[in-house]
Amino acid sequence: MNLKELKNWNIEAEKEIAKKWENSNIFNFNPKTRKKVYSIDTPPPYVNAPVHIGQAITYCYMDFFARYKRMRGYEVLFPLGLDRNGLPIEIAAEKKYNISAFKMSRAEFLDYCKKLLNETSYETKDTFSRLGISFSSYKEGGSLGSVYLTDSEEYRTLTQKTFIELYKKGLVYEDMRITNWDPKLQTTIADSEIEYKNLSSTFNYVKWKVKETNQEIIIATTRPELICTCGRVIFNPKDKRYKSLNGKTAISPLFNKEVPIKAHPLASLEKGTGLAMMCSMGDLSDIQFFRDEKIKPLIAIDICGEMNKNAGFLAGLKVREARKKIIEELKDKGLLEKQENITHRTPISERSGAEIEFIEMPEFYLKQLHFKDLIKKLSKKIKFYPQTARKILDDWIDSISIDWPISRRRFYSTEIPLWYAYDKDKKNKFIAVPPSGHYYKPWNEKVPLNSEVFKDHKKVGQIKDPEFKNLQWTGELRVFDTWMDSSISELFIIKYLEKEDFFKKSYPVSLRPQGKEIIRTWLYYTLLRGFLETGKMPFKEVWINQHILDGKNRKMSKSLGNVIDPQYLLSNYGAEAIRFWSAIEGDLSKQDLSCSEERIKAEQKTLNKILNISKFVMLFEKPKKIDFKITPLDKLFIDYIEELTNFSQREYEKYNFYGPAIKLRNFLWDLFASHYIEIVKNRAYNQEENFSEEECKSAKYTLHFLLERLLILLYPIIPQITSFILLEKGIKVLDSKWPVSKNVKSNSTLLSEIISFNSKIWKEKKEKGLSLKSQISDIEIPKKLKDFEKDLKIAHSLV
RNA sequence: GGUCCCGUAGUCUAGUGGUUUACGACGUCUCGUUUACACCGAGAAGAUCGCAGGUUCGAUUCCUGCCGGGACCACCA
Repeated sequence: MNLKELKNWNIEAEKEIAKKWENSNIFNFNPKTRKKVYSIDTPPPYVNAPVHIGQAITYCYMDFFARYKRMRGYEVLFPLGLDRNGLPIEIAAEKKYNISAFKMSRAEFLDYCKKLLNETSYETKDTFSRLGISFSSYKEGGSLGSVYLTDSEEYRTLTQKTFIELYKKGLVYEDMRITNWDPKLQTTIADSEIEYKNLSSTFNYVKWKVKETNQEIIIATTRPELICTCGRVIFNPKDKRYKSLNGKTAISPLFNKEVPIKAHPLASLEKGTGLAMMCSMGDLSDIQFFRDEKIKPLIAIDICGEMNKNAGFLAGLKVREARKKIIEELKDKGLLEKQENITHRTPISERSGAEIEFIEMPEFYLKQLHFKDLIKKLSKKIKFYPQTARKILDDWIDSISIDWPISRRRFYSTEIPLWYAYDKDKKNKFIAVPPSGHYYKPWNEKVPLNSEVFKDHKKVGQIKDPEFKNLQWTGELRVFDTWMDSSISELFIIKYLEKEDFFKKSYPVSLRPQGKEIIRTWLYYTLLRGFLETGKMPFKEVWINQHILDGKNRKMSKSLGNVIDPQYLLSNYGAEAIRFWSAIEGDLSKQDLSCSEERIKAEQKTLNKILNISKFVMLFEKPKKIDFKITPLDKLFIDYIEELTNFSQREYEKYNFYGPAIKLRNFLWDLFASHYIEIVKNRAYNQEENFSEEECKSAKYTLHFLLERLLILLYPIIPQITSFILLEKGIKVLDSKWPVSKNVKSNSTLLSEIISFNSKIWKEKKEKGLSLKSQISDIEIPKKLKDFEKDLKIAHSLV
């Protein structure tokens, strides 16, 4: 393939280049480098679904950054991670093989998950390769910059390693607490995994009694089945109606339990009757209330979502059935005054869609409350692009009110590496903590003999000690929240605890690029974990991207059927069109991008324009030496692109590729092609020898100079076409440095003067029905343009 | 409910720390082969710059309110 034969920039040409890059090692990371390291902690996409157009575009942006930084002289660490952990895989396996994790052995279920993962195609990698993403490598392996899998032994070992150390430092503890329980997946989930939906429900006005006065009070509730767990009846301190009730005792209907009545600002004057029953598991605010008021919660729902013995006559029923039953019962006994239909914001598990229940379970917690102020303070050192994204993080940190529950009762995730045993009379519980450095599966492995034994967070000996050796050790069954793995991605890619020298040199990582919707999870948790490991913040800069929307500005979703497949765009319009479009359409860190096929298609034209200009310029030989004077016209355009170089550099440094892309595009179409080339054509050909040899050389030199510079400035955005053309010109842009530009200011008045002069002539010729070549008389060249008189006269055949 | 962002031609966007014809792209229409390019060139139509009010000599730009869209957070017993 060469430039002359290429009529249009096309997909076949791209494929050839992309394939070459994928299989080469030109972007490999050199650990022995003397250059400064620039590292990108990329967000690993899930492998069980094809790459979404949003991911595809954000990776294009990361590639802009990586290629630019290479030109700026950095050794760039730009690894591809593939996420294979956690619930999405389990859910996909259950669906695909029509199985349930709870109806087979654990080993069997994990085999199904692995089977699914093995069958997962490598479409992900292929999409990235076709887009021309310059990952350090496309091969899996252990070296710096290789493709990594989040379920690999190495990765899981690091997760366990960090956990073991945190455990020994006393930063992890197990506690019996009310947690967010997903009854469908049968696991605890974190606050950040809850979403809210407005569901319709019924507000039931229930009759209670006051013990002291025997008067009747009405309390409205959406969860009558929880009356048995009510720990407090509250009313607003400003509510005059109930002032007399303060300190008295309410008697619950059907259960006849005594519940204190107190004023509390959480109660609203307008809602229901103004009296509220606080139950130990109604919703998150109830949990908060019980924590704050130090009331011992009473649990009435078990882990399967069934009522337990605390619920008296409701025991054994599912929550919904219990609700129905108690309403009937209340009606029968005349204890239900009325019912109202309302919509209720209901907490839903993000993963399964099940309604969250609040259940007391023993779970592991990682301490975070102690550190949140410090993390907030330290995070000020991180530069945010855009700056406004920092607020999302700050708001989230402010709202954290409990430690991070890190254990999950699921399967395809990193195992919690602990074993337990009791002494003979079952009085003492011992915990075995293995030495860090291996990947442990406690559910399937015997306790390692070199483990340390802890009791109440204190080390009491070793497994080999005679008192512990013969105890019955059982392995932990729970796994980690997958954010425990994800939150050390930056540590993993720079070989934390593995290549200490390199790690020290490379921490903090240069850039974390990610979506704004996972600021409170991935970003926050990474800051926490990085801080706990190193005492420092893990990133220098964070780049937050917005969303890719469909052409009608709607969020893409499967249910709307408006999802755009990057493979479809690739095979129809090609990578370079997509990349250029995504740069010129807007700044993804500042606004959502609306994905329009029409406009992507339109950028194919720009690519062809570049191709054709290059073909034209390369008709002329580039002067080897500058042994001629550059004409004023040529200087004018050279100054312009020098200024553009400065501008692009300044903006690229701020991760703004939009501003430069637009300006470079305009230069290409509206200055270079339409005006410079049109004027200078004659001088470059110089067939009639109207110009001196020196003037002709100046034109040829300038044509090449402008083209080369334009291509180099565009290279980070559209690397395939630019590197291809530059190579034909003998320039290896992949190894090239960013151009050092002269700090000049171009004369924009003069430039626009030229543009309007040209337009004037073209218009006049058209009006007179003349062809553009034909001569025209009585045109006066403006004084300002006197320097360019000869060029203009000959270009327009002025006589 | 709190905090914040946005509203410019059919579509997408720039912009103005105040005032002449409001930048550009896609699309539409007209005309045209011009020694790189018809995936081209020249040109045209298309916007009361969300609505209302205020400040001002003057507002798309500043202020207030409203309407519409979006994001995040909190909360609804």
